[in-house]
Amino acid sequence: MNEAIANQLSWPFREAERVAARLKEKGKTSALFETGYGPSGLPHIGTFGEVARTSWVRRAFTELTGLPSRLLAFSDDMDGLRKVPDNVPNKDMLKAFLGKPLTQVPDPFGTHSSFGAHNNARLRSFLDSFGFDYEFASSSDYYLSGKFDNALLHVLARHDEIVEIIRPTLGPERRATYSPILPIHPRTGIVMQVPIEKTDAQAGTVVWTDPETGVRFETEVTGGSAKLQWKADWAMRWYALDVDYEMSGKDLIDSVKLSSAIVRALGAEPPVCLTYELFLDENGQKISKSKGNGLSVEQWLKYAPPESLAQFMYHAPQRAKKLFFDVIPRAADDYINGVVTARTSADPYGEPAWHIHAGDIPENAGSPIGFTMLLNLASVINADSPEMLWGFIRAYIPDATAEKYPFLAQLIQYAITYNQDFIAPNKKYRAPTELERTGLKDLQARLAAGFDEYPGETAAEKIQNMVYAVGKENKFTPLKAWFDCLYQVLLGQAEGPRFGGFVALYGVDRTIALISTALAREAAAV
RNA sequence: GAGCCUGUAGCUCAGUGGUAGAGCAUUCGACUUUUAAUCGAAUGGCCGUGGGUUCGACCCCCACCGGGCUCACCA
Repeated sequence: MNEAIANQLSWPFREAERVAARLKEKGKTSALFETGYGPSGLPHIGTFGEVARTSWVRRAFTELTGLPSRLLAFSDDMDGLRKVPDNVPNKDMLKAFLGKPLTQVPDPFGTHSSFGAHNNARLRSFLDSFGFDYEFASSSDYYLSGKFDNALLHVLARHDEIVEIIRPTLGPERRATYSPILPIHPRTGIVMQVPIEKTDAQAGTVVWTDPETGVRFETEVTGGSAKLQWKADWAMRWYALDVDYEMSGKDLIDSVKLSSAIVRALGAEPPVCLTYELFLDENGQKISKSKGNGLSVEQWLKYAPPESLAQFMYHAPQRAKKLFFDVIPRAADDYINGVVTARTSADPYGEPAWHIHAGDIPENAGSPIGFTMLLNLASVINADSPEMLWGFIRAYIPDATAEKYPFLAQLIQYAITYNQDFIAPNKKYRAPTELERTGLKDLQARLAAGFDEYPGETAAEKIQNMVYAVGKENKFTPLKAWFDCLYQVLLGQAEGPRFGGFVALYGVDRTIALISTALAREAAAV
C-alpha cells in the first residue's frame, strides 16, 4: 500500500480502509457499493450528496487496493403505492392502484411503462447529468427474475427469528400483525401487510388470510409473488448481493441497526455503513418541503457550477450543515482554492479537489479569480453580459479569455445570473437634484456628440476625462458629489467602477438610454 | 423515551494531541484627476462550564448547561 495514502486521514480513505478490511476478512477480491432510493419522491440534493460521497469512497478504495468495484444504484420500485403524490397528473387514475407495486402502476405522466419505470428514468437521468459511474438496479426486476430467491428462502427459514428482532421496536398494533414477508395478493396485485399464519420453509410458502374476503391463500415467497418489508428487504438485499458498503442519513440509524441484526440472523456480516447528518436551513431548522426552506439542486446549479456543490458535500458528512443560498459562493471559492492546493500539495489525497475530480484534476480546472470577487464585480458594474465582465477582468489579467479559462467563463455566466436575479431587482435608484439633472443632460449630449476631442489613448480614458470635465464645468463641489450622483442615480448603488471604463464596456448608446431612464424616473416622481 | 449533531473573534464557520485560524464586518493605509471588483495592515478569543488522562488538550474521556435534529406509523 502507498505510504502517502496509508498516512492520510481524509474521510473517503478512512472509509475505504474499512471496506478493504472487510474484504480481507471475507477473502473477497472485489467490492460492491450500494446506494438506495425510496420509491416516493424524485431525486433531490440529498440524492446527489449520497451518490457523490459513495463515489469518493469507491475511488479511494480503488486507489488504496487496486481492486475492482461496482456501484449499484438500487431502486425499491416494488414497494406499494401508499398514497397519491401531490405533484403528478391523473391523480384519480392512480387511486385505483393504491397498494400495488410501483412497477404495476400506470405512469401518470404517460411516458413510461409504469410509475416505477418513470421514477427510475428520472433518477437515472439525474445521476447521468453529473456523470456518475454506476449500475442501475430495479428491485422489481430482481424479485421477478429470481435473483433474490435463495435469500428469500433463507429469510423464510429464519422467519420467527427475524420477527423477534423487529417486534420490540414496533407499536402495539403493528406488533400483532408484523411479518417481514409481504405477499402480493394473487387476485388484486396489492402488496399485503397481513399476519402470516404459517410458514413452510420446505415448500417456500406462507399462509395468510385476506382480511376483506376471509379467503386464505398460500403464497410462494419467491419469484416476485411476495416482497419483504423495508428493514428486512434492506437486510436481504445486503445478504443476497453481498453488499460491502452503504451510507445513509441519520434518520435511518435504527434501520441500519435492525437490518444489520437481520443480516447476522441470516448468518452474514452487514456491510460497512456510514451515517451522515441531514441538512438544516439557515436558522438551523429542519428542511421541509411545505415550508420551502432549504435549497434544491436546480437552485444551486443555477448560480454555481456542480463542482461547488460537490465541494459542499465533501466537507464533514457526519456534521449537520446549514444548506441555504449564502453557502454557495463560499463553496465555490473553497473548490477554486482547493484545486490550487491539490495541484501543489505533497499529499493531494487529502484534498477535496482530488476526490471531486476522481484523482485526475483537469488542466483547465480552477479559476484565476474567486467567485465571490466575481459576484462583487458583477454587482458593482451591474453586469448583464459576459463581455462586460471580461473587459474589467482583463484590466487585471490581460490574457483572460474563455478559451484559456473555460471554468472562469462558466463562473462569469453564473455571476451574471446571480446579479440579474438578486442584485439588479433590489437596486434603489435615487432621484437626481436639479443640478444633477443639468449635469446628466450635459453628459448625455456630449456622449451623443462624440468624445474624440478629449485626451486619452483609449475610449475609456477619453470618456473618463469627459466625465470629469462635465462635473467641473457644472460646478459640482466637491467633485466627488458628481460621481456619487452617477452611481446613486444611474446604477442604484453607493459606489461603482471608474465611469469611463464602465461606459466603454457597457456601451455609449446604452449609457445614453440609462440616463434617459433616470431623468424620466425623476419626472414621473414629480 | 432512545439516538445523532452542535457550542471557537461582532457574524458565518475551519481547526488532523505540540505558537488560536479564514471570510465578512470595523478602523487605518496604498492605488486612483476627490469615483473601482482591488492590495496591505490593525483591532478583535477564559475555544460553553467543571473535572479527568497527558510532559502538553479547542482536540481524547466523564459530568453538567445551552442550541438543534432524527426515530419511535411507513419507507
